[in-house]
Amino acid sequence: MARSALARKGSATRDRILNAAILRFARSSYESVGLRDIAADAGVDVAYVHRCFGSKERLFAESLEATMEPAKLFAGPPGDIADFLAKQIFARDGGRGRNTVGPLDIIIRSLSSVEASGVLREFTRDNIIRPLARTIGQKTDTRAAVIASLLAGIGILRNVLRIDPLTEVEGGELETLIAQIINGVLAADCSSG
Amino acid sequence: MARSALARKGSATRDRILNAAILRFARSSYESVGLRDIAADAGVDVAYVHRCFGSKERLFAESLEATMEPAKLFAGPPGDIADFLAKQIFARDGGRGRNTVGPLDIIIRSLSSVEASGVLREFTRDNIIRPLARTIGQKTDTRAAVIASLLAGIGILRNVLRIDPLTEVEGGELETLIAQIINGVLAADCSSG
DNA sequence: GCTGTTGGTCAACAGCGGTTGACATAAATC
DNA sequence: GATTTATGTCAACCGCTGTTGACCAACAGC
Repeated sequence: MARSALARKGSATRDRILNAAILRFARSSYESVGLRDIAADAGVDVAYVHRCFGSKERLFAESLEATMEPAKLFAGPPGDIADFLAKQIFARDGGRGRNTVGPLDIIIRSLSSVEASGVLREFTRDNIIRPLARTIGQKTDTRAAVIASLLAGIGILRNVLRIDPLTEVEGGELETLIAQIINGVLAADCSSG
Repeated sequence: MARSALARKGSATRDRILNAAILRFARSSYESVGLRDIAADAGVDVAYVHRCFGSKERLFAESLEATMEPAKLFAGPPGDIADFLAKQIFARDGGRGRNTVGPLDIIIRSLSSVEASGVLREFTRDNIIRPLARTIGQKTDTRAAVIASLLAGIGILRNVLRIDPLTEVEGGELETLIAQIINGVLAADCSSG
């Protein structure tokens, strides 16, 4: 029931708006993305975007969650977690009509945004650091946070600043190096100075 | 000559403006910092800030350069470069009246800013990646870029997002871990897959 | 067919942003 | 002392922002 033609149309436009928001937030920072841009992409009025999601912040949070799909991020076996994470930097999602958005894109674009930092802090802590710490089975979160920092840093220098040696494609020397570093962090001996 | 009372007063206010800009840019992202804020801090009119530095972008670039003092960043001997870099994350400059601004603060706050990325790209490439690559004597810039990414990532998660295990003070477990990682990157064998 | 709800638009608000040009004031030059 | 130069201000422009309330049209339930 309730899947009336009206309701179906409503959720369809909502999806269109969310999709447009994801694409925008994956390419520019929180402040730089305007609700009017998103509305235009989705073919609706600004007011409706606002009415649909309550506020820009909530639309951002939903976009973030939709791209990350947090549950699936750290589903791989702990053994090859390093390779898995190294691949995440290069991973892009071409499906669902939205043209190629990586799982870290949104988080990276707005990482230094003041207005978005509230949403991002919670999300990063709960959906990245903690699951990662659980996966690698460390008693402190420190190593997980350092690994997350490495991924974030590479993501920014690669995708936002477009620093040259980092703009390689998947599978190259860079990916190998990153995996090695992560393994090194996991194996590091912290007790000895 | 030319150090007339008028000229002296002029460059004094210019310094005051630059100082105010540094403090602002070290605490908020490029987009979030308004010229009116800076002007108010320095006790002058907005118009004069603009006339003094030409544009917001140029004021940002000057603030960046003043905080980083690029020449001194990689002056240490190549031997203990890892420890030196690990310390940079925690370093703060309390001198010159400006209350405690770290050398990486400005770059980190605006790292994902679209408008600032032009300035930041050039600066990062010329004043961080290349000198770092020169210091560690690698033929490719890849490792230098990865190390820079690590520093940037930690800086953001620590100072912007304020992720818990990263907010330690200098000299703790974290600093040791970072230095170990950097040493690992420098020693990594890239030829073997 | 009438009513209530839901999808969606329109226009406007109120505030902010960087930027600009005209103007005042004070010092330097001659 | 008059002219020029430089410091600094004032007010406004123009475009953008998220947000709001009034409004229209189409469908659902009775």
